[in-house]
Amino acid sequence: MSGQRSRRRIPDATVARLPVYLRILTQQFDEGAHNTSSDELAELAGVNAAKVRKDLSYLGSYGTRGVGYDVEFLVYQIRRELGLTQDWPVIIVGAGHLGQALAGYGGFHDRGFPVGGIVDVDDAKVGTVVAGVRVRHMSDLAQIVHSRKISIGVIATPAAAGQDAADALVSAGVTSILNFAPTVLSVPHGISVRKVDLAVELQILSYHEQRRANAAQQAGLRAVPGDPTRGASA
Amino acid sequence: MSGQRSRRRIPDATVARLPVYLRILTQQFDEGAHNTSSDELAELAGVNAAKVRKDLSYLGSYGTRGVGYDVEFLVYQIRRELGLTQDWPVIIVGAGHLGQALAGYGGFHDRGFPVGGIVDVDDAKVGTVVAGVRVRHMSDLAQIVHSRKISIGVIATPAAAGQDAADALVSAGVTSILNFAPTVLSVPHGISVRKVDLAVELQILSYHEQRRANAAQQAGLRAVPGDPTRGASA
DNA sequence: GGTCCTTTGTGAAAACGTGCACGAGCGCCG
DNA sequence: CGGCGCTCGTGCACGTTTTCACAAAGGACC
Repeated sequence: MSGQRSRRRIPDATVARLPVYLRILTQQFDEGAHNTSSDELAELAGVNAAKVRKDLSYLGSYGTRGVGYDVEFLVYQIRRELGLTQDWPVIIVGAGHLGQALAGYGGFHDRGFPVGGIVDVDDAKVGTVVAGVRVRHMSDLAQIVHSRKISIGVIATPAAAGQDAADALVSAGVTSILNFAPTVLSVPHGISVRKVDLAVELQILSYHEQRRANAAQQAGLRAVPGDPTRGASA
Repeated sequence: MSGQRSRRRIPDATVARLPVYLRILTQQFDEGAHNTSSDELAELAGVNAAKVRKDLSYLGSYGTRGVGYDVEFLVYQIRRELGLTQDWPVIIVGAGHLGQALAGYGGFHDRGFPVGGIVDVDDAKVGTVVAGVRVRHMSDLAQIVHSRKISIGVIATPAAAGQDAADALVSAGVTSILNFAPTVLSVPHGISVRKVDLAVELQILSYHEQRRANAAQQAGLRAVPGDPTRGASA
């Protein structure tokens, strides 16, 4: 009963997949399923069954050979491991379009991440109410973080203000940051940062599109050497 | 001049970092810099200098030993490799909060991904204008994709409609999908999918927070065996 | 032109993540 | 109560990514 928690460190790749399994399991539970298997989970999560088993084995040996996994029990275990047995209020920095959209997004509250505060540097926005939360001035950040015991911050500022926001969050005591600003943040060791960057995602897709276009063009050229489609301008 | 393009395949991990380098280089260029080094780039990108050099070496040997890289030239090369020498219009499926926020987000158009269309199944939304684009019915999707030569789709629907949206996009001829719906999409081989999932990101942060809390608690217990802070309820 | 300083490009090793294959354990059925 | 079928848990081999370390090469200065 002692080292039950925090046994061996769970690989990052596994941690990133656990929320996906959790969502699928929750859905199966809602549909009345009592039991599931690594094969079924793998199918629904779009991954290899062996990977599912290895991932789940980091939580402990919670499956039953010949039978599978108990859905409800597994939901509980994953939630426990991910720290989802408690709410984690978040503070949003930046009350622009994105900040408002994020605050209004129900998924935050529903999944245990209530909006504990929104701040902005713009006096014109301070005092307005977004999704039931009053926007407060950036200078109140530390106070809000302390009084609400907030440890997760969301940066929804323009790129130029991203690092300042991060610095303010860190000095206020926030230890995890979700960054929507298109900037690389520099933070002290021990602070977790995840980024969500639209432009980067689209550019990665663009790379694949461009490869496809090249491949198609080359195949075409090979088949019809004189094909004049889409002059090779670039 | 023949196999200049599409030489060796660029590793996925590298492709994911190129947009970050590109942003930094563009900024350096705007600030008037003509030259940069792997060390400087590494510092700004928050990665190892050797990694920067290896990543850039996949594009070709564009650096000068003892000097560094020509900023403008490197910007051009990365843009070319990522297929950013042309615009890639995108179609947004789902005109709810998220779809509207995405359409309104200037970053799309500015970075070469103009919004080529927005569709929704809800007749109440069809006909409204979002960010200068008129929302059209989902049934027009294929026609829009063809007429505008769109190859990238963005899914901004509720989770339940995600797979339908993906199916519709694929059958309309879209080959790359950026998925904001919290669902695992199943698509044919050859279609690129990237996902952006708020809940997953927050849950990953939650995991780290929870680890920190546990570590702190254990350290406290070790130091002060009888410490009554935060009863061990969970 | 030679020497020294700087920074790239890249082999090779280490670390990490994935997938296969199979033994181990559990339930069921006769 | 023994055999059978099913599914988990995991050792191992493989592929990918990261990091190290250093030779190669350009520029500057005398």
